[in-house]
Amino acid sequence: MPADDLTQRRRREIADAAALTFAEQGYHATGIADIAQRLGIGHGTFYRYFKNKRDILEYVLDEVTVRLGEVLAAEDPTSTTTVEEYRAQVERIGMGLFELFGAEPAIARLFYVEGVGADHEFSEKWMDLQGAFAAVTAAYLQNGVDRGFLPADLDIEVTSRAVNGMIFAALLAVIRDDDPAAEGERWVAGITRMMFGGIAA
Amino acid sequence: MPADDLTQRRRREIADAAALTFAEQGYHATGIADIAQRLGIGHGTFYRYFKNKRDILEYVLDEVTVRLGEVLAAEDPTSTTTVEEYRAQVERIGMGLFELFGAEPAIARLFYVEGVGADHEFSEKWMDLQGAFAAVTAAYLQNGVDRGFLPADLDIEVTSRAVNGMIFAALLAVIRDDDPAAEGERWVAGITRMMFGGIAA
Amino acid sequence: MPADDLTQRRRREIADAAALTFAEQGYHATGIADIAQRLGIGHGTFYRYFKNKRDILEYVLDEVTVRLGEVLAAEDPTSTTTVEEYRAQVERIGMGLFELFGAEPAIARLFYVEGVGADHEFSEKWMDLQGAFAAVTAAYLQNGVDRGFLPADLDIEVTSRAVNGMIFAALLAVIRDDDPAAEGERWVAGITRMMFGGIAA
Amino acid sequence: MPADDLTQRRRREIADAAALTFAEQGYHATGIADIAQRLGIGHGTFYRYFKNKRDILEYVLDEVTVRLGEVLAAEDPTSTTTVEEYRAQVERIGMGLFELFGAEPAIARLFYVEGVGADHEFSEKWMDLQGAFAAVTAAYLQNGVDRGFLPADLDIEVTSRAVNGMIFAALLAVIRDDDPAAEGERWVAGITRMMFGGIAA
DNA sequence: TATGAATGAGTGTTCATTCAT
DNA sequence: AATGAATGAACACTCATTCAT
Repeated sequence: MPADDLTQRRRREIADAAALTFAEQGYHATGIADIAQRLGIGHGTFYRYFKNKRDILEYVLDEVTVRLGEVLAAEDPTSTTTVEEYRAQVERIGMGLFELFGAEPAIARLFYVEGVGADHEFSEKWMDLQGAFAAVTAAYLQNGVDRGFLPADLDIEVTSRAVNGMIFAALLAVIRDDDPAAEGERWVAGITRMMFGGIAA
Repeated sequence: MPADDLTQRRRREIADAAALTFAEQGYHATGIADIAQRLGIGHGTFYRYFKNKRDILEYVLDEVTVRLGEVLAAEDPTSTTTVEEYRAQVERIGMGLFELFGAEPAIARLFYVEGVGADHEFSEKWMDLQGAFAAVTAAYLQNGVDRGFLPADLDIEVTSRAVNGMIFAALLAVIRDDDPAAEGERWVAGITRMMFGGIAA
Repeated sequence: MPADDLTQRRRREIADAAALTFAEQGYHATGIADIAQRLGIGHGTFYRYFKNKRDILEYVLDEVTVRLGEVLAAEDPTSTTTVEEYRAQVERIGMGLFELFGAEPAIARLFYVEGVGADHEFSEKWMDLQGAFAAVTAAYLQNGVDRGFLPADLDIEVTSRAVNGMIFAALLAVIRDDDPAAEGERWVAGITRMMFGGIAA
Repeated sequence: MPADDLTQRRRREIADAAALTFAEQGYHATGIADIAQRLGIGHGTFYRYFKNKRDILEYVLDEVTVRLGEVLAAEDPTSTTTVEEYRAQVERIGMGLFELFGAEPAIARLFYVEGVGADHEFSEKWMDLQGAFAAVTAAYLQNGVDRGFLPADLDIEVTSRAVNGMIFAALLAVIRDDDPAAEGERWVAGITRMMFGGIAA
């Protein structure tokens, strides 16, 4: 399907431009014309690839969701049998996330800041999405409990969301930093330390 | 100043109604008329108390900032000398925050969701604010390091932001829960467990 | 009628302040609140003395009309019997006008500039008023024709309006000049020269 | 430039409709919707051609200014050497002006009445413009003085403004008359008679 | 009588979306 | 398929006017 391919490429181009512009100016402050101008196309053309303005935000955020999913799916939640293995796994996942968003800070900013309150319906969806990510994290924790290398009384739901909350904070910091790579490493170290021993030890 | 008092009360009334409506419908989807209608006042009256639509958002968010500050300032960062004391302090602060936002989930939702991307300029301010809160948290950690009950090599900047990230996740969960009080307690337990021992032990 | 007197004084005060503000900022750009503030009164008070915003414009302009009428009525159109007498009369009238408006340039500005297009209905009235003034001027010219010291074939209607047009131009110049008195004299000289001999002789 | 041409034509159409409506109802009483309705276009279309409401007033008045300038520039101020030639020239200029405005009385009305006080900033501009026109008239008088066919002691500044004042009065009368052409001729006769001999001779 | 808080009609302007070319 | 001219719904904001105190 070459036609479909072309369409997909065009969608991607437009989505990228839109994401960049949304991240720079904010969702509501961005006009369709701004996006079109950035690409050097007529703004009517936009509507040949996306149903409306909201549609593109949804597309971009779905894309991010997929990519996030890919990073998380690169690891198998049930593959670890010891704390050490899990810790190493957490570090890999963390580095993966920071690489993903470090490479495209605009996407991260859009996903975690500019897009959040763009639209009330979307806010709801976004919060649901946080739940979905928590579920993935929860799967890792559940594996630890099942395998016995994490305590049986661990509050998995709360803990998984707490871990994601730390990651959220990390991303916010990483994308604003001049050296995202180094900052990412600091955060991986800080978060794993917290997770596997707390701050006191 | 009775006139000033009346003005302040009116501002508070309008701000409350605005916060509620923003939280329910989103900032951009809310019209000044919606806020006025909720109060049963003419929409022109709004402008006697606030300069414009953005002004009220800023007012509400500044108010939240102040209240958050009050919760944090209720404790003295340098008053603890042992891990146990600090842990108790963290629990008190946590409960305070969940009480604050549990009582007014709309405010929390506005502050952490609907308001975030309302306006690009505000997004920036919001991110700066997260830094300010992190600085407060950092003061507690610094005290621990200085007193010797937290390790000297603790990455205070990263850890303080990570803690705040957990709190953020907690608030998101608490305000969506049917029983905010119970949920809050779960979170305090979960977060302190993570902080003071990690998930593994 | 002391009450009436007080009311009249108050109306005058408000009208003066309004005229000043209209002249400074323009009719539409001036709010009732601006006028009230200038007087240090509540803006609700305004409505105790004038029906509405338009009413005050009308009042001010009627007042000017009356005063203009007084200047013109100070002379008797039928009293002159020779060109020399008429010329002297014209000079007196001219000086009177320049004194009137030179003393209150704001009134002149309001009457001839800011107020002109304030309101379509008023534009019409204003143009009619020009006709009324022309009629007064015409009476002088008619006297000259009747007495024989002005030519019988003089186009009185056109000429009277033309004379008024010169006066209009004069006022515009006089009120913008640093030394209205001197400027006024120049204009009286210029206009009478034009009238009684043309520019060529 | 066909695109540009189309744009220019559209601007002209809209400007014409606007001028007509301004002249009929007054500047402030005219809404953008009124102008659009007159043209049978959507009122959003207006903003594709003009930045805002004030912009179109400025455009129309600048256009009038240019056209007035063309009428005045059709003659060469230095080309006349005798009073007779100058008088003929004045008659030609006068007829040109009356033709210009007689053909489009709405424009004249807008320029000399409805637009004058539309906006305080514009009032200022308008008064400056009167000065500019006076300067043109002054050039003709100066030529007469230089050539010796006008007296050396003529107050050129005052006289030029006085002449323009007569023209102003003339236009006001001509555009309100049922037969503008005939009325124009009367005025040319009346004004030239005044200028070249005064009313008495 | 004076006030100023409250009001809401009115309007300029924006911009997502459509559709004829 | 691409365009951009046209559109009008939607909304923030102003301010003349009213009226309870």
